[in-house]
Amino acid sequence: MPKFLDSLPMILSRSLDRVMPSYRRLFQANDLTDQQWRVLRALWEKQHLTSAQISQITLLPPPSLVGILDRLEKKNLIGRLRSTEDRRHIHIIPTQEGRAMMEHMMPMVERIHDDFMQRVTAAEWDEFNRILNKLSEPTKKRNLA
Amino acid sequence: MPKFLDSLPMILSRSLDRVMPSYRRLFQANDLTDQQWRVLRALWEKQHLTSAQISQITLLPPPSLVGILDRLEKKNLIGRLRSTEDRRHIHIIPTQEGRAMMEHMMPMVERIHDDFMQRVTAAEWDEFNRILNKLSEPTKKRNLA
DNA sequence: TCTAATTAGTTCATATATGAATAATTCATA
DNA sequence: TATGAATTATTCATATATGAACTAATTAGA
Repeated sequence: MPKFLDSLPMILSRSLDRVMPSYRRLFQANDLTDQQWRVLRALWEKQHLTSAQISQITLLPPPSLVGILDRLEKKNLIGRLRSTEDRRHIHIIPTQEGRAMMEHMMPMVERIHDDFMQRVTAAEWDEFNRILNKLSEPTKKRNLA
Repeated sequence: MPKFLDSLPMILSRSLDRVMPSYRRLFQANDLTDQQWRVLRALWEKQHLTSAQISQITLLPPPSLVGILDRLEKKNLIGRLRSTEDRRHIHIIPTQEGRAMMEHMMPMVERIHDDFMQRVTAAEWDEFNRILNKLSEPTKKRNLA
């Protein structure tokens, strides 16, 4: 009989609850929410992404993303630009101010990440990822009747 | 340079996103949210708990819990009972209907859990928990100046 | 015994999650 | 080429998360 606290969702949730505060302190010091930072972080790698791409990368659901982008835009950290080729797409682009914030924060974010990584060996990290993937990888969609 | 997608928060979030739908289908079939089920599940082990205890067990923040308990009460699945010894405490107790729902759902919830467990060996599961704990266990609170 | 500190539950303001639905646009194809 | 299907971003209603503040009740200590 599997104990509630040892179920996969609870284990993952508890770990997230323990990991996030380290990051959140930094985000709050820069007046950002977790999700707002995720969007900026996604734009660090590629300078222009559509909302759908950001949603996929950040795991933020599209309806949430609308408001998150609204607030980032209001803070003048990103801009929306409707595509001319396909007018359904909207490109999200960091502003000067947005890029400056990213450059300011990235070293500290990486520092936090490194601190967590130092808790385990490289082999342990690989093994952890391998097992977690086995546990959670999506199955082939079954043909439901 | 750690890739955003391979950071600890994103890995855990992605796994949660992949695991939850299996459970959520069952919850929705019974007109429950994830969080509402968590509360009932906590009451499965102990028949009466205070709000604070439920918050600790379920990881649900107290302000959220207020509304969640309100809705469970409105559905007649739980009852609130103010303690007579310490009138600050409020005991949460499942109703007949609440217990019936728990008994109805528990086997299916355990079935879903078992299905996930079957994806890895017992040794892998132990190793996974060991490493995840190393990664996320709280540190002794440092004496900040 | 009286007051300051604690505690449990709650409220408040704001931000995000979830699922359904919608408007504008583009695509597929008969 | 007209028309239905698919796509993108969005809106809507409801539920939850987050941090600050607040109330009532209890406890600690001078």
